[in-house]
Amino acid sequence: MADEPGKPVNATAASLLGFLHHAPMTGWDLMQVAQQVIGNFWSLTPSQVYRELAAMAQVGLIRAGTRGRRDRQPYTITERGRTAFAAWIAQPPAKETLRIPLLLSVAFGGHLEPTALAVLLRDQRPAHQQRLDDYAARRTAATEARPAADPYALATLEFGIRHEQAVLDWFDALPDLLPLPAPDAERLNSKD
Amino acid sequence: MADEPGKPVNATAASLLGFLHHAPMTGWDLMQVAQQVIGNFWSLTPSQVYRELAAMAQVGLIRAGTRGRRDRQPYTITERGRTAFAAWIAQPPAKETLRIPLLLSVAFGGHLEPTALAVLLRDQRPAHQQRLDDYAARRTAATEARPAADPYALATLEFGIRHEQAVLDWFDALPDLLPLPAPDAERLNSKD
DNA sequence: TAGAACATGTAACGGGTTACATGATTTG
DNA sequence: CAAATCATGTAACCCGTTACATGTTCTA
Repeated sequence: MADEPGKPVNATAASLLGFLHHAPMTGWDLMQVAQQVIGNFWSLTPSQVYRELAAMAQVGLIRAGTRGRRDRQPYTITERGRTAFAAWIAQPPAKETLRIPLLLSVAFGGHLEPTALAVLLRDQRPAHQQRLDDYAARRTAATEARPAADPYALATLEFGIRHEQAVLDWFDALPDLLPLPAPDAERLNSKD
Repeated sequence: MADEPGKPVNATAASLLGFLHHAPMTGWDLMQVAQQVIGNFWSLTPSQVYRELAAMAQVGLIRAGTRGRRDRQPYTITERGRTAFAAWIAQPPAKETLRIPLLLSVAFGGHLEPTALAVLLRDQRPAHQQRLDDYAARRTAATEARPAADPYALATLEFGIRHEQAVLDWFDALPDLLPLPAPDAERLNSKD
């Protein structure tokens, strides 16, 4: 409760504070919003959300409200929470961390049968196509919205679109780069 | 030392095993190679490398050799190590995790002064340009190499190039997406 | 009214990050 | 020979993940 600075919040906690600027929300609400708004470049799990909320309430960055139906526990951001958020966003962004297991599989692809690698790639591609389609649909919805959608969210959506498009282009370029068997529907079919 | 399967290795440890297939290496060597070959999509620190090596030696996946100069400690992969690696790479790749603090800054850009956001973006872009240039140079070197470079490494390099190119394109599209001040060399100059 | 989906958490583990310590070798 | 860099590691912390437990509301 003192006026001391307190230790800086981590990016995940700061994001929750960011969302709580708009309105009090429960862990569940925050999970949904975060998934939608930053989920494409910032993974987080329900466990994390609940733990960060408990920790932040403990140090007074947020305040728990009265429980509603289904034990829904709403949290409100405090002045100290706003201060902590402001301190966080004023910092230059940390360096990014990418961890893409698919690329490890490709990097060590020499240890796989060419057919196994081809199957693996064939299986992974649709998820990226799906994501790109989702992003594109959301962009369309956002640009047509009245009143206009949040431009900052739109900018991150734009990133997702370009990223997934790059991934798909890369998938399609792979046959020219790797020693893969000629794509043969029979042989690549997992049911054969 | 028993013949039991043992628990599966994690992706970071498996990658080290992958590199050790070629030749015995020290922690330092592995750090350099990993940085070069998978560093662009799989971050890892020296601490991790040394810890994983110690753990893998403990369970017999690798064997420590005799120390050389500067206490360099080489490790050799064992048969059990090869088995563990094979089991790892046979699995379908896990889902990717991206954590891009820059995008959090953009997503919450409404909490920053437009000028502050513009400065931040201006400061972040060059690092990506630099990376793209590095990748492109390495691709050139690799395609001209005799004998031909590892196609699998080339494929992951190609991913890096396309990813960074997409990031740069996104940077350049941002002025049309966000309420930023008109780029004015005087005002954006950090020295003013 | 039974089962599915909703909603909130806790506990434990694994692993990534940071900070620190130490000695060896090279370079000015 | 002093400083910089190379090289190896340890320890502690933080945080992300996974597994599990529990009660609630909706829907077939």
